[in-house]
This record gives sequence, C-alpha cells and structure tokens, in this order.
Amino acid sequence: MPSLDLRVDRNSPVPLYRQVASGIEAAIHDGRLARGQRLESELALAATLRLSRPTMRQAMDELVRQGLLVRKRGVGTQVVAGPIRRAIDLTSLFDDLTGSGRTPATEVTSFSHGPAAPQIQDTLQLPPRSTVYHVIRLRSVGGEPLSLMENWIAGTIPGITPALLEVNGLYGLLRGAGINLRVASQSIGATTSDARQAGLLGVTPGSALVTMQRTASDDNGRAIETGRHLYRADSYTFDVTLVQR
Amino acid sequence: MPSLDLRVDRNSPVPLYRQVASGIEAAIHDGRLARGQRLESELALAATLRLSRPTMRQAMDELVRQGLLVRKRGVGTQVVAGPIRRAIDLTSLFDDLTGSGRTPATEVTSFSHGPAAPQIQDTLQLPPRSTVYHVIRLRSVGGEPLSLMENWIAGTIPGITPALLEVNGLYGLLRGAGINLRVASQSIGATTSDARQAGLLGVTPGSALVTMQRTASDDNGRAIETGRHLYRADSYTFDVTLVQR
DNA sequence: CAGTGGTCTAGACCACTGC
DNA sequence: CAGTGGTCTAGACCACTGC
Repeated sequence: MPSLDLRVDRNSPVPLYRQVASGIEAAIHDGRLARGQRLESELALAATLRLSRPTMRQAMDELVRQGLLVRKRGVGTQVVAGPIRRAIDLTSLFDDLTGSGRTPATEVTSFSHGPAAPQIQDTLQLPPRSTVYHVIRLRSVGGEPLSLMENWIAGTIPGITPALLEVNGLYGLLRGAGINLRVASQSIGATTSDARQAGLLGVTPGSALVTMQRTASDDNGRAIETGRHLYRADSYTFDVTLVQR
Repeated sequence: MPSLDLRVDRNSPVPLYRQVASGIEAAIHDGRLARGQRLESELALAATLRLSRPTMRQAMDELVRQGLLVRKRGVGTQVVAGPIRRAIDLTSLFDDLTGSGRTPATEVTSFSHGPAAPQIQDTLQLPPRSTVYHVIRLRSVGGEPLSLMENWIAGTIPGITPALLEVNGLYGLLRGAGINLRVASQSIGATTSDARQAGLLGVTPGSALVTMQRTASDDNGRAIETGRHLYRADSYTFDVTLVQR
C-alpha cells in the first residue's frame, strides 16, 4: 500500500468530506493511486484521518458518483480501471472554454425583450403577459465559429445587455444578478445545417451539427432559461459519465 | 400542506431511504406534490415517519441529485418548478426500449471473436494477445431501423453468440454471464450518414445521425466493453439532467 | 429570533465475499 | 471465519434565511 498521505485541515471552511474527496481525486490523477488499485477500508481510512465513518463514506460517495471509484460489498473499494472522462457539469459553454484556457469570443446577432411566445411561456411555466429576453449569439474560439445559441430568459434582469453578453457567459451574468442555476434538463441530438446556419458557423451546408435543447431552473426551482444550441460536430461532443444506481 | 401520506415498511428488504425516495417521487409524479411546492422540513418528515434525520436526508439526497427537489439552506426544500425530464441511465438501448413498452428487433450483421486490434487493446487496457468479440448490430423498433451499433467486448464469454444477441440486449447477456457494468464514459456527437449507413438505417445519405462512443467497466473497475453507436437523428436524442454540485 | 438545511460524531447490526 | 461495504440511529453544532 503506497503512502496515500491524505490530510485534512479542521480549521478550513472547506467541509472535511470535500477535503478528503479532493485528496483522493488528486491521488488518482497524479498516479499515487493507480487504476484498479484497492483502497484501504472505509473504517481504516476514517481511523487514519480521525474522521467518523459517515464522513469518510460521504467523501467516497462523491467519487463513486463521479465514476472514479467502484465499491463492492464484502470486498472493498478500488479505483476504476477503465477510462476516466470528465463529465459535463452544469456550466455554460463560456465557463467550459475559459476553464480549459481558451478564449471564447461572442457575437450577439439578435437581442430583444418582450412578451413571451406561447411555447416559451409554456416551457418556462410563466404567467400570462410575462416578458422574456430573446438572444441569439454566435460563439467562436480561436477565430473559428463553434456554436450558434438561441436563448430565452424569463423576467427582467438589469445585467443582461448585448454589450455585456459579448464579454460574459449568460450563466455568469445571471449569477451576477443573484440568479443561481441549479438544475438543467438537456436533450442532445443531431441535425444537418441549413444555408444560414452553415454560413454563420463556417461550414458547408448539410454538414452535421450537434443540437442541445436545455431548460434550466434556479435554486427556487423556477424555470429561468431555455434555449436551443447548435454546435459544429467536427469540434464538439458532450461527455457523460454514467454510474449504475 | 396536503396529505403526502408517506409510509415505510420496516420489514421490507428495500432500504428505508429507498422507500421514502420512491414515495416522494411517486407523489411528485401523480401531483400530490405540486411543482414548486415546499416540503416539510427534514426533521419534521423524519419525525412523522419515525426515521432518523440522516436516513430521511439520504432519501431526499437521491431526489436532489435526480433534479426533482431543490434545497436551500435556511429556507427549505421544494419540488423543482421547471420541466422534469428522466435522464439517461446506464442501461442498454434494448432495456430502454423494452422498458418503455416497445419491442426492439436486432439483426447481427457481423460477429467475430479474435485478437484485439491495438486501438481496442488500448481502450480496454487489455494485456497483449487478448481476444475480443467484435459485433455489429442493426436495431429496429416497429419495423423502423433506429441504430447501428458496433461493439468490442473483452474476454471469452459463453453467453455471447449471434443467436442470443438477436433476442437479448448486450448488457442483459453480460449480466447473465455474471458481468455487472457499473460505470460508463460516453461521448455524444453528430455526423452525417454515408451511403452504407444510410442504406442500413433507411435514411437518405447525408442525413444527420447522433453518434455515441462508450466504454463501460464492471464492478471490478475493469473495462469490459467499448463501442460506437449511430442513431437516426429524427428518432433519437440523449436526455440528461444536470445538477449543480 | 426561530426554523432551515449543511456538516459531523460514534456508534450499531447486517449481508455479503473470500478464505 | 474475519473483513468489507450497506444501512440506520440519535443525537450535536453551525451558517444561513426570513421575519
């Protein structure tokens, strides 16, 4: 058993189980824990770190749900031997791109604020005579168009203007306005580009696009945003990690 | 507060937290709990059901992770008001289709068992000179082709034959052989069909297809299966529910 | 201020696996 | 059989929210 050398800082504002989960995750990623390797038992790890077993287990639960660890009753816990892929988070494309060190550019090709069309009203479960923002944006990275995004946002939000949308992600602007998106339903499919889409995205008409329709709700459970995004299939995929329940 | 009327059976082999989670989920789906409605507090619900708070919380955790409930510290827990969509599970397409009451038909268009190509060997992290099954299947539902699936499966498994693959899902056959797939990494994208694919799937060449590449590992953490699937974009999408961590 | 969810403790009993 | 993870109890203290 190599020295895993986990530590926790009991004075940190970061919860203990988060500290432990991060520590194990780091050990997996830098190879101190090899793929397929067995971990010490929950009880042993808890004792080493002077944590209660539920706290230790809470840490390992996170990693099991992420698909990094596999547990078997009566046997033990080990690192997954198969390929490990980071799954999509609930973040905006903008955050994903900046997070991976690239610089996205955004062009707002359409912006309006007015009465919601019946279908949008229905999707966002808005009361009659509600207003929504309707925004179409073209996002590029490294000068290459990547995505054409059409969104509807409920309510009246001071921080949403075309100028701000050109330098921020939509989710970042909403966070700035005190709106915290917590749950999103996404549906991912495929289509072929028509002439207009192809022109904007810099591809041949008829080439493949990934489609994503999403509706996102805030921490009050209210639907806030819905949209349909198109991505160039040659430069974008959605990655998901699934764990059997 | 309407009568939620949850019950638990302490003699059932089903864990208490599962019973509670199923009960709340049922109440949401049949409308006894309306969208956006506040639940009683964890402590109150635990007391009503004579459960400890951790057990109650474990039940609610499941529903929060599924995107059905939203919690806010200092405030309470409520049903999500936005649209609720069932997310993809780690099941085979076959199970998904039979689970929703449809009858899939499978045609095995290619089947072999032999040495693994270097790329497959690498993806499945197989030792040198390993053998794999290589299977290509065309799946239809209601007489309409839906999916063209190419898979590689590690090892030697008595239950895998072309005849059995025509009447069972791959994951079902693996389960029958004692192999329990627990974690899968999937990458979802788009492409356009070439002439051969279009012919098999019954679409016009150049029409949009959803692509899915997947590698799945068993409960020992070993990579067992990898594959590339193509779906007709006009009849298939992947649904995901994301929850902010 | 009272009430909520977030975190944590220190146990218990059990089913299951591998020897 | 000893060891593992799965489930469950009965609390504790805290940060945060809305009044």
